[in-house]
Amino acid sequence: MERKTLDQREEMSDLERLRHSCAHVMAAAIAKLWPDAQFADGPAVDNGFYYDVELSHRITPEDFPKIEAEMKAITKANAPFERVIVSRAEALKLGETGHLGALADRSVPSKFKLDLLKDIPEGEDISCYRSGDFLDLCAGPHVMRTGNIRAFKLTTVASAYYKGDEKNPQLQRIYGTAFPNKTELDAYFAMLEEAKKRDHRKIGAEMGLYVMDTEYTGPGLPLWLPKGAAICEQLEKLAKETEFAGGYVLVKTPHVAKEKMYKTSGHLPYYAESMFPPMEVKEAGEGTETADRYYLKAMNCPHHHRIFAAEQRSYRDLPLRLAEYGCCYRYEQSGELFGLMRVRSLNMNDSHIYCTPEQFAAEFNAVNEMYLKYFKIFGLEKYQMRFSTSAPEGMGKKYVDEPELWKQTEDMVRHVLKDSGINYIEVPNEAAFYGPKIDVQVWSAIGREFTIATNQVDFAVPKRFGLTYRDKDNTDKTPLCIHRAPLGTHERFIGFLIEHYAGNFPLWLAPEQVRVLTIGEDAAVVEFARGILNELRAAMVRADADYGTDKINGKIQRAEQAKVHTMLVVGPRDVAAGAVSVRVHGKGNQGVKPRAEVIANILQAIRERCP
RNA sequence: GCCGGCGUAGCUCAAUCGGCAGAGCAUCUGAUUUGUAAUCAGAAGGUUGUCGGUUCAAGUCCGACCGUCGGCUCCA
Repeated sequence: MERKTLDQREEMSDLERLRHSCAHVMAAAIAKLWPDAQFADGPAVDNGFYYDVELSHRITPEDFPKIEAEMKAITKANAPFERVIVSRAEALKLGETGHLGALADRSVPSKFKLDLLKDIPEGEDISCYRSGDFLDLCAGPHVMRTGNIRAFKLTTVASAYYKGDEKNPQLQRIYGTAFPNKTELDAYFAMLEEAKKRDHRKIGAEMGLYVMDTEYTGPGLPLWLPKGAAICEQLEKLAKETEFAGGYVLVKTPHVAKEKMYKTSGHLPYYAESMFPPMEVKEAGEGTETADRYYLKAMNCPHHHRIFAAEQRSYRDLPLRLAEYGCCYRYEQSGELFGLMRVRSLNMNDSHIYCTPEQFAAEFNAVNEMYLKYFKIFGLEKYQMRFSTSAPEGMGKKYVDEPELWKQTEDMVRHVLKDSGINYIEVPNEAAFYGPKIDVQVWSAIGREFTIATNQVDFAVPKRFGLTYRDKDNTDKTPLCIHRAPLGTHERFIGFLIEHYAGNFPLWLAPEQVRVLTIGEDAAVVEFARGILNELRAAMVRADADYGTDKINGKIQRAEQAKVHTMLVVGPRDVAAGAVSVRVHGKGNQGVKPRAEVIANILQAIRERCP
């Protein structure tokens, strides 16, 4: 974990202060129940706090009431949080006697606290906080007294590696949350319950959008059902229209490639563990036998690079924008799979733009504008643009060893961002190995953060593939490449949209756009309904009809539950009038209108992609 | 991949201390001619995730595996 600077600590909000203080109270309660507890870090986080602890006893949610009761007693005692500045020698002694993160001296040292002590730079104050008998190494700040903590609750227990490193021991991480008062605490849990109802895994199953056939297809390999596939199709159509207008050209590439492809790109061996294992293919020949390894493609870029290389390129051909809805396969670790958000087969809204340095700013900016255009269509407002740059310590290891090029391209991107007035944060040491990137971060219903779109600069891989264009001065030059996926992947983007809309898709995206519901079984009514259905389908509207013998209430109930966007109710009265009664999902009865007008309105709303 | 929780009909969930595996919805069959959120009746549906163990007896206890959920690590 990054050490917070003094300034950042000063900025800690009242709520963070409260939560971090509550973490101390929880630690004190655990120390009382299990004196051998060894505490590591216990910060405030987005929705509460946690404390990492090593403990022989395996804490389960059944222990929570017991811990919470101890916490209650501590807050009731209302002891002050006292800040104690100690010398390094004193701190070491407290650690050696096991008194850091503990109620008293112990026979074993506070090993994690001693380790954390090493991270405090010489010359910086070493502060401890005492609340009642509990003493902890801590930078603070805290609330005044334990009694200031009035509303708290433990939520889950999980495991976490010490300092987030796989090689370190796993600790028990106990999560809790705290709020200024009980009303806000209750409201938070009510909100969580609501969020769970938006979970794309739940809605995806209810609406019949996709299934994970883990037994036959495999984990992380979704089967898109007709209704989910319909959404994929609409996204793809949107992307193709937008890209066509933006001067992109479509290409198509196979799902497998020889080992040489990924050796050249640099993905092998570094990316190998994220790829499906290779297939050995033997070709028997006349007295010879050749063997090749083929890999399922984990990304489209190498294929596109080879398309660039397939023809002679002049500066007059640039920028060249190759686009493809390419299906890639990544062998994500089993514990990382998460519904549609993290899968092993992914359809990327991919493109690679090859350009000269002079063209770069305009191209990069056009990509950003494309993002914003999409976000407007989807009414996406809560996102964070994240500009990831390199760091000197990673040069030649995590990043290709071209410090000058890094600086140049990072400056180029920074300028584009500043000039376009886009709001963003800059994060050092998070770039791709081939260049800086901009990711768009969003949050799932249950609060998990995801990259939904990405825009990356690549000044390294085209060189590895020997890509060149003939410039004005009659010399061969290597193009810059922009990798971009504004709609990310179908899987993640649709997972996100399900939660964003809570399954209530706008008309243009709704899996079932229209359902015609008949009243009675009168032949004239059914014929009238069928006429409307046929007209809608001829116009590519995803429409269906319910001619069954149920009462209209039953038909409406089922259509509403299926989240059908528009219901057209027709009965004998409507046949006579040449009209239909319109009902919109979640909005109720919209009244009777002439048939032609209703159909025209539907087609217009779809064409304009009304929100 | 690691730590922990969970796995009963298509779905949501019952089944007391280890003692005959059940309900609602959905499905199927029949009846019902219906105007804005559920018409009635009947039928069918299971090697309790898989494999092994303990026991007179296992959905229930133990172990391994598979899957999934919450995190960690990682990432579009």
